[in-house]
Amino acid sequence: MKQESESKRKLLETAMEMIWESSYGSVSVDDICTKAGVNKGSFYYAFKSKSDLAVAAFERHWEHKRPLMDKIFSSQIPPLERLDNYCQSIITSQKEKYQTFGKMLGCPYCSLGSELSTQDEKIRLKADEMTKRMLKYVESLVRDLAAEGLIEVKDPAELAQEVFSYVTGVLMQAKIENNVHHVERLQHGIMRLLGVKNLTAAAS
Amino acid sequence: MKQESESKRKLLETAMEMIWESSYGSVSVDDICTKAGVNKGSFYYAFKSKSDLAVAAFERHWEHKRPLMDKIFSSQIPPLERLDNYCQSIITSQKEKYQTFGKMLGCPYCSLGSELSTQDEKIRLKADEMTKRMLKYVESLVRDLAAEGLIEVKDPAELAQEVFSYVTGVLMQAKIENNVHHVERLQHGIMRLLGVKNLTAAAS
DNA sequence: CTTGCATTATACCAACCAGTCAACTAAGTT
DNA sequence: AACTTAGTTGACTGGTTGGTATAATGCAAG
Repeated sequence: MKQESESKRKLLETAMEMIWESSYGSVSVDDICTKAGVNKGSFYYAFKSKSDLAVAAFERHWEHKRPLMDKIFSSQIPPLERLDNYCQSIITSQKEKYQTFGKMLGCPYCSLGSELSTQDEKIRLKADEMTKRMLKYVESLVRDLAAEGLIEVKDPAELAQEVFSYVTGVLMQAKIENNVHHVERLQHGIMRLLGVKNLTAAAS
Repeated sequence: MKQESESKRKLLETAMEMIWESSYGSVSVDDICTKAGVNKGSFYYAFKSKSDLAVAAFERHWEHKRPLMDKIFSSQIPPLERLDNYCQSIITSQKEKYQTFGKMLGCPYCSLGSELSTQDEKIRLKADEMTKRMLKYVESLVRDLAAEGLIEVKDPAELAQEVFSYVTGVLMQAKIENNVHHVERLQHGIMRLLGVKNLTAAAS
């Protein structure tokens, strides 16, 4: 039941890549099928709609990214180092995409969410789910920073949300400006937002 | 030369509204023409492409919004009050759109930019131009806050960019979550990011 | 009245869109 | 060998897409 067939896997992979690089609206089912080398009939055997595929592709992407995220945000790592690793991973992946596609792609969940939240409720809910998952990592991080006395915070959940909103905002601006620069200064802004007391190590 | 005909005006107005409510990809030229009560021939007489219309519609939207922005960010107003007015204007307009359309619409420039920056260079450049215009207001604000000794900042331009990225991030998250709440707490996050010393007045 | 030009209206296009379908294959299972 | 199940194929549908060609209008100057 859970073993996904080769063509289903290929469709999910291709769809994720194409939607991330372009947008949901500018990629057609035919485009995806052609690039994936899968027949359109097979597409609609595997997924009941284009929108369904997008949701499934995002879930798959998350499942593949999760081990790395678990590692980056591991409680075994001091919170400030966690933050550093998180920022570095974003910079690395964004730069890699930039080299591959010749342009900044930003956060896929947010791009799709921003495009279709008002149009497709299932996609909005998925994007919302994705952001909430990421938020959990940031919440633990904020709480651990507070526990170590590195920051002062009344409402850790709210601060985490602020940090995460900031991160996604920076990624969006980087996409619009088509420039890595803001992403490279991501950590600086986060440190300021958190109000980390000892700035010697990480903030430039 | 500059006087725009009635149908051109109607097209720009309708396009802005429809693209903001839905998305560029999910609104067709026919949709816009029908709703604007303008014939398709007139559309392609006035604009040479759908993408051109979008760019023009955004420019028009900016021109109409500018007087309000100039007023909000007037140097005559103390910087902290400017910030408060800015946040209030965002909350008000977002709530108004929420009541009209039954959903959060976020920032139109950013939504379109996020959707099409990798697809349409003219649209990306326009979105980039829009954000840079807004950034100028925030830059002056940050500098004036520093001049009054309310914040400490080494690079005002960078802090302004951070604040603006945060604002757009919050608007995007509000759209994805379809919830005004984060927008209502916008000022709280900005104050923390700025590191305003005297929090008594504005931050709850 | 007529010429010329700025609009606007109508009809049309080929390409493309998401989605459907009956026929087919291949690999078990009995 | 007969039957079931899971997956594949490619042609097909009906509607929509952005964009065009051209005719009809209005209207102001000569």
